[in-house]
Amino acid sequence: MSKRELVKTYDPTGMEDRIYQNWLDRGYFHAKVNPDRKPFTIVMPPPNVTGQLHMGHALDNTLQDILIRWKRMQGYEALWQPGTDHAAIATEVRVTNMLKDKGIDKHEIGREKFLEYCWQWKEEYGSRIISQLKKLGSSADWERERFTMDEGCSRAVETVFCKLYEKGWIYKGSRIINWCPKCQTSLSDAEVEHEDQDGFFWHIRYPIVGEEGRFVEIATTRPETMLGDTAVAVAEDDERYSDLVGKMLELPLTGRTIPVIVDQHVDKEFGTGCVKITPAHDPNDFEVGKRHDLEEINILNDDATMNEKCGKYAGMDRYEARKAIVEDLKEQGLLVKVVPIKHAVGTHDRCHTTVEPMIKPQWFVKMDEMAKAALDVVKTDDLNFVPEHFDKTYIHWLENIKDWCISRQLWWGHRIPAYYCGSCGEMVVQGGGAPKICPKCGGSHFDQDEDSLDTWFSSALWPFSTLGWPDKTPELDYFYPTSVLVTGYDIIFFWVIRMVFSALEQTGKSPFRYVLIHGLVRDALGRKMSKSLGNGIDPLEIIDKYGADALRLTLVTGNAPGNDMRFYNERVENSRNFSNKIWNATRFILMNLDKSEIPAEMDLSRLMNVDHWILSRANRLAAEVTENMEKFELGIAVQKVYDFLWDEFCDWYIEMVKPRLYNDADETKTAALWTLKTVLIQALKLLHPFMPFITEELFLSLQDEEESIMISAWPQFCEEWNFAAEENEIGTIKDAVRAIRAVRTGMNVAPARRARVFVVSEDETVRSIFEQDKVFFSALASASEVFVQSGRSGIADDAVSTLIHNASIYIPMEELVDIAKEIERLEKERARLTGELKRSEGMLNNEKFLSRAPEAKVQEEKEKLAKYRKLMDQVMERLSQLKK
RNA sequence: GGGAUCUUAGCUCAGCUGGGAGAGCACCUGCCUUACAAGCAGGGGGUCACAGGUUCGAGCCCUGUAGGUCCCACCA
Repeated sequence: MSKRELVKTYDPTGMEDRIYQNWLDRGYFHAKVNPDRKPFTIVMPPPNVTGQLHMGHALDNTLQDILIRWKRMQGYEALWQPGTDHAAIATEVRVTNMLKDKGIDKHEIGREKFLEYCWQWKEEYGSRIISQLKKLGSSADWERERFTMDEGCSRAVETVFCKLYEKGWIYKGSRIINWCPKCQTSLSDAEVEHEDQDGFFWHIRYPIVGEEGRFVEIATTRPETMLGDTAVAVAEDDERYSDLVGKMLELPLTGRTIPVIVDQHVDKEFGTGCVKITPAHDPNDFEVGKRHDLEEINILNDDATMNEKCGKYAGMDRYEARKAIVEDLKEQGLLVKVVPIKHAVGTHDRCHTTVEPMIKPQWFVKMDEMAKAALDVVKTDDLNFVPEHFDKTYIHWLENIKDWCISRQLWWGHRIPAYYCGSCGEMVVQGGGAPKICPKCGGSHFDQDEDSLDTWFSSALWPFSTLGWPDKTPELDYFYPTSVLVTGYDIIFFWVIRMVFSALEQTGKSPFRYVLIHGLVRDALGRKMSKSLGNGIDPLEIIDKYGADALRLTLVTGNAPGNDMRFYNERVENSRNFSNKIWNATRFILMNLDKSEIPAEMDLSRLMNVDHWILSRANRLAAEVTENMEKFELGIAVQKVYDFLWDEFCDWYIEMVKPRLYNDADETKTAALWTLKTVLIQALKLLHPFMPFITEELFLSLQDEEESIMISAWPQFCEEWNFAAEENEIGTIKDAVRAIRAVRTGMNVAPARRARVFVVSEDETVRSIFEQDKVFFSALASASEVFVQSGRSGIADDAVSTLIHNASIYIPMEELVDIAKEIERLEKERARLTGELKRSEGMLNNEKFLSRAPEAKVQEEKEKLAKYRKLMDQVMERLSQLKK
């Protein structure tokens, strides 16, 4: 027997690391293919290698760890597959800046050297986020840690790329794409954010060729793009302009002429009804241009300065050029007016630079077929969002999806496996490196495509690439498809959707059955935590100060799936206080256990009614918590454990049982000790997924039979522990005690407001206790809930007696009773009971209710009705008594 | 423009098959009672945004209104 001594106040410092190391040493996190068990799998959303743990990670990983620990305790082979993401652009930007600080230019050192720096950076910082996740208590299988650019994942990427290419679902084409002039790369639609900005509508005249003094007026928010105009479009049925269609316009400042065309894109109600068409710099215009076979004139360099086609404006930044062009138009009298407007401007979600639509040769994934499959799967039971309504977001996005631009003009990432023959230019797409011989001309020199892949291309394969795909591994066979994906709603488009369609295409299965969506962690004022605002709260600081358990509890309590939450210290303090509470409860039990031996097995008939009560409560708690967990109601689940431990176990049971513990002669002492220990252990187990460290520490101090709580069995509801009658009995005694305490406080506080307690009891023993204290019995408003039905157990009576004694209730019978007041209250009670009776009778007379409600509910209602009737009788009796 | 979501105590939020309005913090009162003052006991405080509807019964379901938040969107 080596019961640990616990210090007086809970202090997580040092304890958590020690426990975590122990778990690691024992290999508890490692999951193996095990045909005797059912698998339960979660893939961790891979954090960026360069990342630092923030509250979003803390929440995301806490939720996953809760599910994993719970399922592991339930006997599943629970795999939490971890890893990191290379985060193409994020890392590339950081490494580039780091080099810049050293005075090194990325382009001067070249691709290979740059990548060396990237790998070095990855080696240096890649483990940081992992060790931070460990501080949180994450029980991921670190032996299986992966990286999106490791050998296996890279092979998966190449395989998928080639398969899709062969199917014709990946293609290279010159299309209009989003271009970030700062990062100098193309972007997918998902990476473009639309920000409302203040801007202007410039109304400009384009002279009609051959008709002196006649103009067409167009309006634009981006005047500089006029240099690339190749037409002006009007609506087909717009009579104002029907005579102009086919005529030529003089494009100011350029000396070019452009035609007036008709296109469906134009809304004649909007603006002037004339739209300048710039196929090379506007996605709509690009489409118009395709329909009318217009010339595409690119007027921009990659850094968004005007290019050589722009005459005097060449070399200017796009905004300088805008100013200059407006000035020149004004001088020429072609500027009609300038109207201020607010409009949505596309910006790069990373650097917030205004994105420029450009035509560039890029690689795309054809989306229509795969999107369709991904839509189908959510309509069946194969993919479920929690909360459910997020499937609408998912569906809406998929229904409007466009081809996915996957090429990036970056170096850090998976290079596109396309090779071009040095002699004839023939393109070969294949995995495993460059081809030896050109199939077309026999040439032997190949250059690989310079572009790399969107970082999400590799993360889209994460649920199966980490398990060994494209090989047929036992792990893949056993752990895939995964069980649950946990992620924030902000990442559904980027990641969830792409994982689903990739998995369906490559493996034929939905990558996970459930997607548990959580919200954002905001600051105390409800603002998004951000670097620029400086309002971020560092989870590691919270862990240092309050412990990882307190942080985890805070993140999961009082929050419904999918909802944002505010984070502030008072909430963490409360969590920490709860830790301290259970710490001390355990300490109390240990103090008492030290002095006596208790049997491992207990004959339940030797327990007192209070013991049965708390045992029964703990039993139902297990059932309820499990049910909530199964529905992913983690916040509700942990709230129930919290309430049980603090309120029922600590504030009631421990207090009720103290007289027995302090009396060595009491033969029921052992029963009390056994119950204390057993119930506490049960509650600790239910709490363990949420607060792994403290529960482990307390569990180990309470018993020597098991080596760790994290591999102990999850509690299940059992019939032997079910004591409904005792739950009822103690419940009513609690009510009685509470009422009596209220009287006491009422007397102390304001004697003038002296109250009385009326307890309805059919039981002589209980009645006598109350009567000794001159509390008399009747039915009355404030005490109508106090309905002591039984008091058969000696121990319950003892507890009541003790509590009442402590409550110091003295209400002398001689006290003059204010009959009038009492009658008034009785009348109120009668009214209330009348209402209750009506309600209850209404329900019981309702055929729908009788036929559809569960039997227990009906029974309960019948009991209620009987109770109300009885109370009503008593009220009426007392009333007539008083009125006499 | 389309869609989602929210409105419950002074504050932050739970309340998920319709039947008791709740928690934490804050506030008031009394307690350092030998597990815990990071605590104990008690208390005040809510027309569950508003208006209709369905129902024996609505915070919960339906319709509408108002206000907030978020997402999507090519209106030049």
